[in-house]
Amino acid sequence: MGMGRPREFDAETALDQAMEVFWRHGYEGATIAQLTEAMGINPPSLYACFGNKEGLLKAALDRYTKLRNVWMDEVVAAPTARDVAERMLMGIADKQTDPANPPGCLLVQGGIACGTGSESVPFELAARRAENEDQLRDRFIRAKAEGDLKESADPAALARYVSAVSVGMGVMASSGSDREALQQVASVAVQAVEAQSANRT
Amino acid sequence: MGMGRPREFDAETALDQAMEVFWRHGYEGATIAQLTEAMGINPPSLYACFGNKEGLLKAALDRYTKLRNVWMDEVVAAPTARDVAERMLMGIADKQTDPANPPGCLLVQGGIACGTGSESVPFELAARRAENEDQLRDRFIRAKAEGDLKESADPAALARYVSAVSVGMGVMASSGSDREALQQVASVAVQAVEAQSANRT
DNA sequence: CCACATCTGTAGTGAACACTACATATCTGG
DNA sequence: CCAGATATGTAGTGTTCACTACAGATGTGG
Repeated sequence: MGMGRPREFDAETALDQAMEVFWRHGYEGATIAQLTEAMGINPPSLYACFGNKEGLLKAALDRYTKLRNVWMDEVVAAPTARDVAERMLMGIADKQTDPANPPGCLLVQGGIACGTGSESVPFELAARRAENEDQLRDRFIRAKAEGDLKESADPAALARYVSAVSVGMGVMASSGSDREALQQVASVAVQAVEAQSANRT
Repeated sequence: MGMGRPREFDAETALDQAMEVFWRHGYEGATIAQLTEAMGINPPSLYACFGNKEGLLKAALDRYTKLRNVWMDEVVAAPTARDVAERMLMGIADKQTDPANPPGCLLVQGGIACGTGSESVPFELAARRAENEDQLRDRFIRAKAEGDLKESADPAALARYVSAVSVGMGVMASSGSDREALQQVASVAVQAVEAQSANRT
């Protein structure tokens, strides 16, 4: 038995295009027509490959978080908790204003509030954001064990805080804030982590 | 000439209901059917009173920001920049997890990303958020003039920072974070403002 | 009580949406 | 070269959307 006609488009390249559309317009704001046009395919190809619109979003999110995790590994490799926060927030200021991408963060732009039938999308995005927060928390737990953070420091609270600032910066970026403005926010935000750091002698 | 049949519903009460629907589902996620049902009126009454869906949103935003401004006046009345930040962020932790309202903030939930035909909505929300940021900035300028903030402090950057944390907290609240989690974020965030404060003797 | 103005409820309107039926094209295994 | 399997492009499907035409109801001024 034959294996059928081969696919004429590259799934990952198409996903990159779809990701950009979701990033710019959100899940509900993105239409199948926009997605198929950006991906250079017709609707039946999209549905055969990704199931439905939500399946396409999840595939795009998988790709987004995969790339992002590579970067997060570099972030948590910084020597101290303070440097982790700085590397993360300054990096976000750069990435979220990179003209090569839509402004902001797909995990925020994708959909904070959704209508009937898409209630699961905000949860999906929140779950992906939580993964990053967990990674930060683990890193801050280590920092505390290493004596890098004060005994009174709460690693989970610090991770939540850095995560919250990241999200806030994403919203600012999407509504027009430039790189310098985001860097100012990052710069101030880092000082809260510094305040939780043990004094170096 | 007669004055016509009088309106049978109260516009402000109806606006409160509409505000809640936009708050919970976002601008695009909210349907006219949901709005009219919540408001207890029929579509023609809605359109006669508010013009169209976007006009209804703007009226709801006017009402929301009006109530919010009363509270912001109390916030900036705090004696120091640090106390302003604490009062604001702790207050937000409370308000955004108040079961009397949908979680989060209407100025965020309303719509970060919108599709074709609603591109102006995210700008509208951003403009309203910017008003609060301006108010904070003015308050921090005063704090600096009073010697409450360090000479090296940047009031605009601090205002942007507090605003960014507020937005981040709003997204967290809408995705299920409880009051305690938000209070932890607020508590950490305040320390960055503290770090910019002059030492009290 | 009548002319006029405004509101209300019913019942739609056309447009845009996510999704798909179907015929055709292109591959593999035998 | 043929049979089975999968992809593709065209052209739709039914549903839901924001919005409205229209007729009847309810008010005011003369």
